[in-house]
Amino acid sequence: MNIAPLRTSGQSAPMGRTRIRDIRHRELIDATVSAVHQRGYAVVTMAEIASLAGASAASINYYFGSKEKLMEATMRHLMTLLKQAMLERYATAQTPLDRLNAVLDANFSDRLYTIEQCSVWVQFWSSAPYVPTLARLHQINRARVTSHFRAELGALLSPARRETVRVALQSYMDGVWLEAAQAAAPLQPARARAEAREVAALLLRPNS
Amino acid sequence: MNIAPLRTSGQSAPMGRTRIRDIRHRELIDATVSAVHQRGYAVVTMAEIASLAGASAASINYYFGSKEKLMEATMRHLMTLLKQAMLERYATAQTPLDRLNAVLDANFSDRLYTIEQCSVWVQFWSSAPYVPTLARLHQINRARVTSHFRAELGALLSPARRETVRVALQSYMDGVWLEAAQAAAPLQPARARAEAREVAALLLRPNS
DNA sequence: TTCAATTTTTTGAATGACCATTTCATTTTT
DNA sequence: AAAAATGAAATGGTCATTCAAAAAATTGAA
Repeated sequence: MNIAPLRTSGQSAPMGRTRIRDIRHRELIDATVSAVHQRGYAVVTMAEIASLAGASAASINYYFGSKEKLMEATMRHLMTLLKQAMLERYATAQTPLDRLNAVLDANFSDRLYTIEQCSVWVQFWSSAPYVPTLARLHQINRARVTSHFRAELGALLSPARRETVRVALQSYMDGVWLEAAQAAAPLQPARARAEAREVAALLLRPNS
Repeated sequence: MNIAPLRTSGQSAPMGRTRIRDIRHRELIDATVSAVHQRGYAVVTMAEIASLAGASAASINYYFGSKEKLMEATMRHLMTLLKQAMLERYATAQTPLDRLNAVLDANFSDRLYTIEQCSVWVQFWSSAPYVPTLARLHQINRARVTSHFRAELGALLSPARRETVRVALQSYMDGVWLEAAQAAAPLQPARARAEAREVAALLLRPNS
C-alpha cells in the first residue's frame, strides 16, 4: 500500500491529480478482471467487484461513474496491455518474419495469455455488439492487429494469398483464446507460442 | 396454424403427446435464437422472447420450466442442426479428404453459418463456464468435432503434425464464427467454405 | 352429430428477489 | 479548514417465477 511518489498522469504541473485516484483506478480494474472471470460479466455485481478490491460499491461509482464505464475502462486497460506487448517485441524485430512472430508472441505472452484475461476477452467479444462503446473498442483493436498482419504478410506472400493467410492467423488466434477461456488446466504460454509459430510456418510455406 | 395430422413423437400408440406441445417448443426456441441475437443473452427478458413467439412469458415456464432450461433446449437444438449437417455430408463422402471437407462445409453451410446463429454460439461460449449444464453441452459438441477431425487427419498427416493442424483448423473455425457474430454485412457461406478449404489445403501441403 | 365433462393450454396479475445508483453523514487526507 | 474518499442505508426499477382462473381443445356418452 505504500507507493513511490511517482507522477503517473501527464501533468507535471502543481496540483496534478492526487495519486490515490490512480491507485484506486488500478485496484478496481484489477478486481474487475478477476471478478468477471470468476462470476461472469453477465451476473457479476458491483458489490462483488468492490469487495474484491476491499472497497464498496459506492466508490466504484465515485471513481468510474457507472458499472458500464468501469467495464469500458477495464477493456481499455487490457487493450493497452496487448498493444504494449506488441510494441515491445516490434522494437527488436528485424525482418518481416520477425515482426510477424512478434505479433504472435505478444498474443500468447506470459503476461496476456492467462485464463483470467482470455475469459474476460471472450465475454467482451460476446457483449460488444450490444454496447456501442465496447463495439468501438473492439473495432479499434481488431483494426490494429489486422494492419500489423497485412504489413508483415505483404512482404512474405503474394497478394492473392496474403488475405487468406491473414484471416486464417487472426481467426486462429481468436479461437485459441476462446478455448483458453474454458481451459481446466493451467495454460502453457510458451507452448502456445511454439504452436502458433508452427501454424504460421505451415501457412507460409511456398508451393513445391 | 393448420397442421397436417402427422405423428411427430416416436409413440404411435393412442394418447401420444399432443402435437401442440412440440409446435410451441419449436416456436419458442426459434424465438429464443432470434431474441438472443437481437438483444443479447445477458439482457434478453422472458417477455421479449415470448412476444417474438406471440406468447406470454408465463407460457415459457409452462413449457420449459425456467429461462435457463429454455436456453439449454435452444443450444441442444443448434447442436443438433450442426450434427445433422455433418452427418448429411459424411454420407456421400468417399475419401478422408472428402470427409474433412464435409466437416468444414457443414460448419459453414447455408443453414448454419448465419449471423443470428453465430451470434448465439458466441454468447453460448461466453456463458458456458458459468452454467454447468451449458458447459456439459459445450464439451460434448467439442468432443464430437475433435474426434471427426482426428479420424480424418490421421489418414492424411503424420501423427506429429496431426494435432497441430487439427487445433489450427478447429480454432480457425471458431474464430471465423466469432467474427461472423460481429459482421455488419450479410455473410457469404459459399465464400467461407472456399476459404476454409483453402486454409485446409495450405495446412495439408506436404513439405517440399 | 351434439353437449357437457375433463384435460390441456394460456395469460394477467401478484410475489419476491436482486441490484445499480443515489444520498448523506462521517472519516481521512491535504 | 477545505477537499477527497468512504460506506451504510435508502431508492427505484427490473425481472423471473408463481398462481389462480379463464380459454381452448379433446373426449366420450347419448
